Parts: sequence; structure tokens; C-alpha cells
Amino acid sequence: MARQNTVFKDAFNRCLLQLADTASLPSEPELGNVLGVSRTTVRAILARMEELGLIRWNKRAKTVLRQPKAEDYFPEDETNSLSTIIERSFMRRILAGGAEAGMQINELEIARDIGIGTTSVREFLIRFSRFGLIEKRPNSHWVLKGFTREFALELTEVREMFELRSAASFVTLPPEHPAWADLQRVEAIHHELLADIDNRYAEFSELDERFHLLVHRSSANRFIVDFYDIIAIVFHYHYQWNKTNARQRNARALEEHLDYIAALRSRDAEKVEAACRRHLRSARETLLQSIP
Amino acid sequence: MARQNTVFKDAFNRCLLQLADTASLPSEPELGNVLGVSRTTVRAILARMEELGLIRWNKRAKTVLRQPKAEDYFPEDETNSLSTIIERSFMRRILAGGAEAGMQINELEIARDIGIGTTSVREFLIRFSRFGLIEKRPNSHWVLKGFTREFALELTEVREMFELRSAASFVTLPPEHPAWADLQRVEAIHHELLADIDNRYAEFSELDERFHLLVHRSSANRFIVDFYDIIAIVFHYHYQWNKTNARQRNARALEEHLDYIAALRSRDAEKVEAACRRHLRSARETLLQSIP
DNA sequence: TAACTGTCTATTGTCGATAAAAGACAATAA
DNA sequence: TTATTGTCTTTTATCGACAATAGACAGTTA
Repeated sequence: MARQNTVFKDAFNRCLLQLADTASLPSEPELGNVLGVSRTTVRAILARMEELGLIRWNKRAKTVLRQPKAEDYFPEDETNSLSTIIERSFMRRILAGGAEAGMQINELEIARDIGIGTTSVREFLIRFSRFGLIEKRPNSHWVLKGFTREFALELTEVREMFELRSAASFVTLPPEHPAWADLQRVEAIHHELLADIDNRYAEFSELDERFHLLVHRSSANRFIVDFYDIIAIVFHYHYQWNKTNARQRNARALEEHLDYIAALRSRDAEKVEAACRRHLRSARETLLQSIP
Repeated sequence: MARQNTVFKDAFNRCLLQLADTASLPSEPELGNVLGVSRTTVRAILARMEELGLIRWNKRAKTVLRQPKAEDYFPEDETNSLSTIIERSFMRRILAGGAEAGMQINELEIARDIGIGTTSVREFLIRFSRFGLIEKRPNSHWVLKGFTREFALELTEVREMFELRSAASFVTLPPEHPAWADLQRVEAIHHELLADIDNRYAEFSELDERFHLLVHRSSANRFIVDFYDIIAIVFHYHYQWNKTNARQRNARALEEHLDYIAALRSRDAEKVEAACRRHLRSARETLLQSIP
């Protein structure tokens, strides 16, 4: 069991969706492009599809024989990559469960807990360490620094610097820059969510990430863009286990975003700064309130 | 050969220095503290010292019998941790050797090259990825993004934001804060180096890191402090292989630092900002000039 | 009785092995 | 003659194993 074939299973499931409205599938390299996998994996998928009687496969001819049924798909939890599994398990440990700052983190224990080898856990922790929530004692354990008030303040301090600068550079983008079109699409979704906020407020989290990432990208600075990962993951998991007032909180943020977007589209640097500051201030308040 | 005993060898060498001016060694826990290793390693060191006839060891009594000779020490290259070895080798590859942007990075090749396993190489690359110079294609290779002009500009943009803010918070530190004493010591070393610049200009690199780290620390923000790692490692390796005008360059930087330090000690926020900006501008110019 | 030592166990750091996935190259088909 | 397929090789992701190191606990010494 050196490596699970999760890439194959995930790509297979996605490929079943492709089957929907064609009588035959494209060439192997093209399928590989669409699914983001190599030809080796494409051929494994095709072989399995043939085996299940979904297609007839003879060299270039890949004729669809029938539409996929529910039981043709692999179970979703078999398609998660190991690093996703570790991330979820670890975030639950430190954000949802009561984890005090200063606690030791034990690689072996985590590995045994999830039922995997230590290598992947180590790699995850190393990747995770850039979020500033854990720290390594060389030749020894990791220390949890905790999702504390100080953490939130340090995080938002940098976030505010970066976002203000990014927003300022957004207005200097030439009108033909694709970011303007993206902004319009994002704005439209804001209106959609607001119109049906009672049912769709939970979709805000994803939209929030999309909008702010769009702003950060306009800085054209990899360090600024990469830093947004930290914000995104912290907000994502934190609010996943902190749903108090979610509907109201998200509605307010949507309104603030719309002001912010309007300011960006006005291309007036002062308005942008004002709207951006307003939103950042209230985002910070909201975050701080949710930390005991 | 699961793991080299480099921790032991390095601590042993450092322990030999401790032998200099005492007739007997302290307790095992205390030695462990001084050397930064566990008692297990301390006992291994004591055992070896006894074997070499350096001490007589009987429970609490650890009598020094003779001073260490050159051949008692382990060769220095046996004391480098594996991650240090990989780091050096990798930095030489990408900064010294002609490495073009877009080049693929092959874990197995690096591992074979150095003569180690792939695990450590992977871990190094993951840790290194936060420097923004490489990027992972999932399930596939890493891509070298190159030490380019854009990289330098993005790096210095963030650096300038962070350092200006840190310098501003430095002047608000209370007079009894240890940073002021550190600053005084750092200032003194600046004068020492300047007084003998022809012989000691090479020591600037280390002093530079110490000074700027001191400034960044006053931000009390882990993300700002951690970011300085990136600056430090990039400058360290870059100037290690780029010695043109080193003497003149360093002398000028020392002068700028002294202005900057004087401004900090004046506690005048405007002066600080001006001096900081001047130094950052010239540091950026110098860096950009050294990139083709 | 408080710190130190002897001894033992648990965890980390690193390797080699292996299934999965990527990718190179020649043969084939349109 | 250009893209596609068949086949084969290389690399990545992951595990289990094991030496080095850290750390726990009980017995010992001052």
C-alpha cells in the first residue's frame, strides 16, 4: 500500500460527468488536459469505463454506450488526497477541539490516529508551519502556539497592509485587464446571494475568498498573494466551527463588499481606501469577537 | 544508516571548548542546557571524553585530565545537519550555477547527487517553497521560478512595507526594553567594522542580518519577523557569490545603518522614516544592480 | 530533600522499497 | 506529416524499519 490511487479515482469520477452530453470521448491527451492528469491515468480511466460497460474502446474510437449510474462512481472519501485528509483532521484538532496554546504536537500520535505513516504528517506540519500556528523544536516535538487574540491581531495587521496596497494597485489596472471582468462576475454573485440570503448565506465563505484573492492578485506580488492563503485557510476553518450570527454577519459583509466593489469601479483611490478600511475594520472586529 | 549522529558530534565539539578553563564539568542536566541537547547526548559526549582520556568520569565527578588537541575534534563537515547540507547544495545550484527560470527540479536527481534519500530533499523543498523561488506541480515536479528582477522587486516591496512599520514601532518601545541595549551593542560593532573596514568588511553580512532582525522584531508580529528569514537567506547566499565592490558596498551600508540607528535613538518618527527609506532605497538599488 | 544519575521507553530523522502517476519514444493511423 | 496510441522508463507519494535523540521515572547521592 505505497500509495493510494486517489488521483485515478477522483479523475474517474470527474470523467463520468464528461460523459453526459457526448456520443464519444476525445483523444487521450485531450482528456488528460481536461482532467489535469497524465495519459497513464487517462488510460486507466478508459480501461475501467470499458470494464463497466460505459464505453466501447478501440484505439481512437471511444463510443459512449450508456450514461453512468450512481454506483459507477467511487465513494467520495476515496478520492481525497492524503494531505487533504490530514489537513482536515489537524484543523479540527486545533480549532474545533479545545487545544491550548503551548501544547505539544506529536507526529507519531497524529499518524497513528489517522492510520497513516509519519512521513506525510511531517510534511503536512512543515507546510502548515508557515501559518504561524505551530513551531518546531529541532530534534524534538512541535509546539502549538494557539489560535489566540494575538495571533488574530498579527494576522490582520499584515492582511490590512497587503489588502490596502493591493486595492490601490487594482484601480491602476488598465480597463482591458481581465480582473475587471472578474470583478463584475463577482459583483453579480453578491447580488444573487443577497437576494436569497436566507437560503444562500452559507455560500458567502467561498465568495469572500474569491473576491479578496482577486484583489490581492492585482498586487502582482507573489508574497502578498501567497499570504492570502493564510487568511483564507484560517477564516475557512474558523468560521466553519463558529456559526453564531452567520446569516447576519455574512449579509453585512456582502453589503460592505458591494461598497468596496463600487469604489474599485469608480477608480477613485480615496474612495477605495475608505471602503477597504471600513471592510477590513469590521472583518477584524468580527474575527476578534469570535475568539474567547 | 537511519540517521547520522551529527547532533552528538557537533555538541561534542562545542563541549571540548567548555573544557578550556575548568577543572571539572557541571552536572549532566546543566551541560545539556548549555549545549542545547538532551541528557542522552550529554552522556554520550561524556563517555567519549572519558574514552579519549580527556576526563575521568565517575558519577558526579567529571575531572578534566587534559586539554583537547586538534585531533580530538570531529571533522567539521561531519557536524552539519542534513538539512544544512541540502540547503547549501541547492542554493549553489540555483544562485551560483546558471539556473534558468522555468527549469524543472527533480527530487530524485538532487538526492542522488548529494547521496541521500528523497525524503529529506522533499522536506527541504517544501520548507524552501515559502521563499517564492520554486513552485510545485502536484503529483509531478517542482518548477524553478528563478532569481529574477521581478522576484527582487516583489521581495523588496514587502520588505520595505514591513521594515518601515517595524522601525516606526521601534521608537515606541519603552526605554527599559532590551532592544535598546541590543541596538547599542550593534551600533558599537558598526564602529568597530568601519574602523578596520579593509580587513573586516566581510563581517558585514552577519551584522546586517542582526541589525535588521532586531528592527523587525520590534513589530511583535510573527509574520513580519518570519518574513525576514526570506530576506536574510536571499541576501546571504546572493552576496556570497556576488562579491563585486563588496568592500565599498558594505562601507556605504554601514554608514547608512549608523544614520538609521541615530534616527532610532532620537525617537523622532519622521527622522526614522527618512533614514529607513534612504537605506532601503539604496539596498534595493544594490540588489537590482547585481541581477543581470 | 532536592538535585543528580542509571535505565528504560517514545519520538524524531532518515533510508530503502514499492504502487501510483507522470512522461518519453517509437510505432501507427488519419 | 501530424496527432494519437502502445509500450516502456522515470519520478513521485507513501509506508515500514531503525539508529539517533529526547524524555520519563525510579533509585542514589550529597
